[in-house]
Amino acid sequence: MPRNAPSAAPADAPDRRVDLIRTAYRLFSEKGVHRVPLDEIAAGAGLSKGLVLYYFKTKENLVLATMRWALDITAERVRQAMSKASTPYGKVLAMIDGIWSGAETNRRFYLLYLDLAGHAARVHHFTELSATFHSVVNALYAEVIAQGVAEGAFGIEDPEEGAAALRAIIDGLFLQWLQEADWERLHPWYRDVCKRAAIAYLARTPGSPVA
Amino acid sequence: MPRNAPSAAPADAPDRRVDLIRTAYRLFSEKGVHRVPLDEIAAGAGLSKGLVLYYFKTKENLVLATMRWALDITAERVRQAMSKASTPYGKVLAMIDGIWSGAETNRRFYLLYLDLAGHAARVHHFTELSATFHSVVNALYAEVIAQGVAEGAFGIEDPEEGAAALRAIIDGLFLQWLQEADWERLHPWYRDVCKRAAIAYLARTPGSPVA
DNA sequence: CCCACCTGTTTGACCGGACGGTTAGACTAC
DNA sequence: GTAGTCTAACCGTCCGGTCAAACAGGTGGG
Repeated sequence: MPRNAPSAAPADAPDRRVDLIRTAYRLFSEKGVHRVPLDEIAAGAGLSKGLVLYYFKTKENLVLATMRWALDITAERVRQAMSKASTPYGKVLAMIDGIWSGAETNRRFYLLYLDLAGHAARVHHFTELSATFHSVVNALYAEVIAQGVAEGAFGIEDPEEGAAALRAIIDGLFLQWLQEADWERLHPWYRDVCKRAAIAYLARTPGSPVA
Repeated sequence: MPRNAPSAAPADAPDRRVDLIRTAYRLFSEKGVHRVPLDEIAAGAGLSKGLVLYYFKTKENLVLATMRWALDITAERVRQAMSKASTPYGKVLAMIDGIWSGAETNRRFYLLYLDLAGHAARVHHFTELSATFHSVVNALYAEVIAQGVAEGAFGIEDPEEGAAALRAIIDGLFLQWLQEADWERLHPWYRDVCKRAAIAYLARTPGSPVA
């Protein structure tokens, strides 16, 4: 059974799995999952197609693994960015800076994420992955919000709901940004809009006119 | 050239084009554009595959036409819903009610819209369609916001930016809702969250702490 | 020290099904 | 007869997946 972590693996042993996942990640986000044949991924990693099936039994498995990998490193990056700030507003702004880290990176991730969302609604295996990521991210957001509420900075009543709304602002802006023709140049503008909108939403004074 | 509106068309003449588009719309949203072969669309409409290519030269054309159709009727529906209200808050709430019109309808539309967004970022033909829809929708939002600002109800500074943020809240919540396993039951909850978040964002008192 | 031998890796050739698109011709209705 | 509509059969290609065989590198026995 070709599991990972071979007992006598030297540190410099190239891990084909990671090579393939990284190449797949790049190609999937460039062209969309269903428009990338296995041959192309293998060629991109300098390997033969047979090997892809050798490591990941099926294409679906490779897609799943690639998405999981992208989700993991992205969540970790955001977590890192947040940890550097301390005040509630500082944490939110740091988080948004961490999320809008760079045009290229963001585009890669969100295009793949769109594919995931589409799959999650239709194929059961992806639903699970999507749900996991969802709870990870929303927990992160809810934590920040809860802290801000506790310190009296935010006027949110339900942290769960606040997390959903905050995330909606971020995801929704990304969705618009992705479809811009000159996305590279507009990246900073969308990031700033995101910050202002997030603050505006969170900072409403308690008791404002909510239907 | 098989254009629409034949000169001597009786009112009861079945329009194959619309039949096909409607069937395609249903199937595309159920399974995703690239997982629906032309045979299936034709069969679903009770016609032969050849006819699909006869009317829409290529599959891409059919996809384009289907998306345009879905975009049109959706925008029109929202426009109708908005027109019934008069006050700024009333208009926003009516708009959101119009958008979150029903679980089934919303799911159909947004799943197809996800496909469009993915295509728009990669295939030029779809970019145009996406841009058109984008400006139509944002203009609608900006109008509502501008009116609310003029009447002193909203604390938004830039209506363009406000429209983008408002739309982000809506789209972002839909994106989350789509991935819920029990989306049917959660539809009302997301709609209410959407209303509260929209109002909270729009109603912030001018001069609140914006970075 | 060399040679079988095994286990995990890698490749290239190949298969079969799916699917977009083509075409020849039938069937209208005027 | 002619122009528009419609079908069924067909084609070529793409692509996920299979398979037999080659190729390491390590291990143990002689």
